[in-house]
Amino acid sequence: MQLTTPPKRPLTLRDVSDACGVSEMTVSRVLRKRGDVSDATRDRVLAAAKALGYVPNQIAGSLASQRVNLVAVIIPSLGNMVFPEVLNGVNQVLEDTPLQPVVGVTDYLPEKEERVLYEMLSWRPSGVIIAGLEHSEATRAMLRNAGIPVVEIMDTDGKPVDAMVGISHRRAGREMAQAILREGYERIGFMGTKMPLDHRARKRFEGFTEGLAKAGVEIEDRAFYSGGSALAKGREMTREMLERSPDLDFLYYSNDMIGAGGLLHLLDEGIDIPGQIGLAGFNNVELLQGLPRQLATMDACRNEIGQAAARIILNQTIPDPDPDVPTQITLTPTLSLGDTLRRRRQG
Amino acid sequence: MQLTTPPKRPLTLRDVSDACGVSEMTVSRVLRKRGDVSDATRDRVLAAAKALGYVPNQIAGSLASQRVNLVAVIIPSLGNMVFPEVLNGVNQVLEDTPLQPVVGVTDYLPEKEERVLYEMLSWRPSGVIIAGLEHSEATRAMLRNAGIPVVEIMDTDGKPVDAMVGISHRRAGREMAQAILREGYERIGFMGTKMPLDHRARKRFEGFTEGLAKAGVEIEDRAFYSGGSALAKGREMTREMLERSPDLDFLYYSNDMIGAGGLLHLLDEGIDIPGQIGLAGFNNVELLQGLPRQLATMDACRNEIGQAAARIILNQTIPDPDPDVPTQITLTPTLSLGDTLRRRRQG
DNA sequence: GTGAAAGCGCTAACAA
DNA sequence: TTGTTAGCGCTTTCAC
Repeated sequence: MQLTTPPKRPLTLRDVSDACGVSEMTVSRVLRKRGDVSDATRDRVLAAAKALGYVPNQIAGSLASQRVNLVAVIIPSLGNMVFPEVLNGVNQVLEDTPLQPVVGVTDYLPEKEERVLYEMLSWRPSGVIIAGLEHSEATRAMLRNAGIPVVEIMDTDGKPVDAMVGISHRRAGREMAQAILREGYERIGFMGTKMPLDHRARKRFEGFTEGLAKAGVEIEDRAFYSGGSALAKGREMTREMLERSPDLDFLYYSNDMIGAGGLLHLLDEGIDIPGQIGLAGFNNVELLQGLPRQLATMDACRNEIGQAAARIILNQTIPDPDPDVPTQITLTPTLSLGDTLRRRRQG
Repeated sequence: MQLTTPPKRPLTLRDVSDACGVSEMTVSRVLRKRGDVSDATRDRVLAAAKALGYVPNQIAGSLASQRVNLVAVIIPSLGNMVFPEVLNGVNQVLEDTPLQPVVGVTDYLPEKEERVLYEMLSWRPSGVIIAGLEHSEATRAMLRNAGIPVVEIMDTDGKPVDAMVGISHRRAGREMAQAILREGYERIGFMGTKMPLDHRARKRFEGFTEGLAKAGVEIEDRAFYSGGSALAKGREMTREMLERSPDLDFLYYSNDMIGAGGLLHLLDEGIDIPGQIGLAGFNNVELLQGLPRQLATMDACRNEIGQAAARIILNQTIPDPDPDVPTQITLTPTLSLGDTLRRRRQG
């Protein structure tokens, strides 16, 4: 039931004040649950605000209080599965706090990252969570000068502007290499995204080749793609690679989706997995549970990263920050062997 | 190279004004590219702003100008694939405009929708794009009284508060029913999410049963799930359903992911698709291209919906809106038969 | 427990 | 082309 006709001009504190005969100041106090207000006045104010359908103006509030309860979260993409999970972690922690995440997407483009950060900073957020350690000089300067907590996430192979939460992708690649060699595979192919700008994928690849090199092994074939359905690409690239290099006994994919494509192709061909060819991906995407075989993979601690980052920001916005909350966190990804990296030893 | 030490207090227009000896007003004009400013002054201002690393304060700007270039986009989930694609559509259209989308997530909970909308409205955005036509009375009241353009998206089976862009899910369900019957299938099972709150899935289901009913056909078995990996759930539910009802000759899934799970299960069992059993899903998710068979499905025009919604908002924020931009748009989803709904006629 | 005054950093409107 | 003045709607601070 409408008590009044819909207002053309947004309502102000003043309107509520008029409606209930209480000063603006007191109305403000009631609405923010601050300071002491008698129950009677509080009830009158609340009733009036509700009846009018008053929605406070945060713009004015933030300007006056010099506080903005927004946390800028800047990520490369929403299509990647990885990032929505990070956001969930952030949300879980900020859920019952005054802080609110605001998401910006960069499409893996440094210039866009710069623009997005600039726009978000112009709202004077209480903190920034940003993916990756690699940024343009301008971006880094903005982060340094913002005067607010900054958490760089996902990756810990590098030097952060301020705080940092993630995993070492280099090490993840290296450990995967070791796991593969341990099982006796030695003719190894790699498939991944074209990654001039996906630094995490690049570091994994570098760690991987490094890990192989230590055992005197080199990648025998490699292929990169961009765009298109990852599953379809995985199929296609795998077919092509095996035509080119039929002797490969292991395929390492830079993510689970193309890995799954490869898996489906090999199953179609009736190839023995993991006997004849072993497979591994990266990310441990839940989405893929239910495939005919469980792909070997490594999880990237996505949710945990989001949570930890949010906690760091949160800690810095409260009256006296707990000095025990660490600001440089390296998480350890777990390797799942699944059904594609457990070779029955040959001999 | 830093020209100054990092400021502890954020810089103001005043600082730039002082630094270049030009009035605040003129600095403001330069930074907003408004009004006539001589090239000489502009260059001086720009140089000073850049050297200082000045980032304008939108909070103050918006309060003064009574304009906020934000568009609230309220969706149920980011994990659903569907919504990131809608967001992409929105982004594409707003990319080169002053408007900026801000995303809020409701987790399919009406109370959370209410909270999220309230918080977003408190930033006085220029428009709202919100998923669905079903909202709490309070939510609807806020939308009505906000005094800004509101576009309800995804669904057109109902009455919008203001503008609306989507498809008719009821009709989509009905058309799928017809397509299935046309191929001669008649013993039909349904699997979907528990959908007390997913109104689109519910409407599809209703349209579907309605479409069957017209031909005197009834669903023979049904099952609902919630949570977990959709692919795995699809496998499991399909197995269970076929144990229970071995005579089914068609399975309709409320989304492609569980449909894909079902598909994989049937292939494992060596069941002839689409001869013995036909399959269909919904959404036409690109992700799944590359499966052994292409699942019959219907696309939900996700990107287009985002684009159209953004255009409606955009049109209302410009000086004189084009009256020819329609505000109630019903898109037509296309049916893809794929490889799982093309039965060789039996007889 | 309540109210009055001042001002947050910017821009609209007007004056020069 | 440039500058001045007066707020935007709220909160801070201080007085009562």
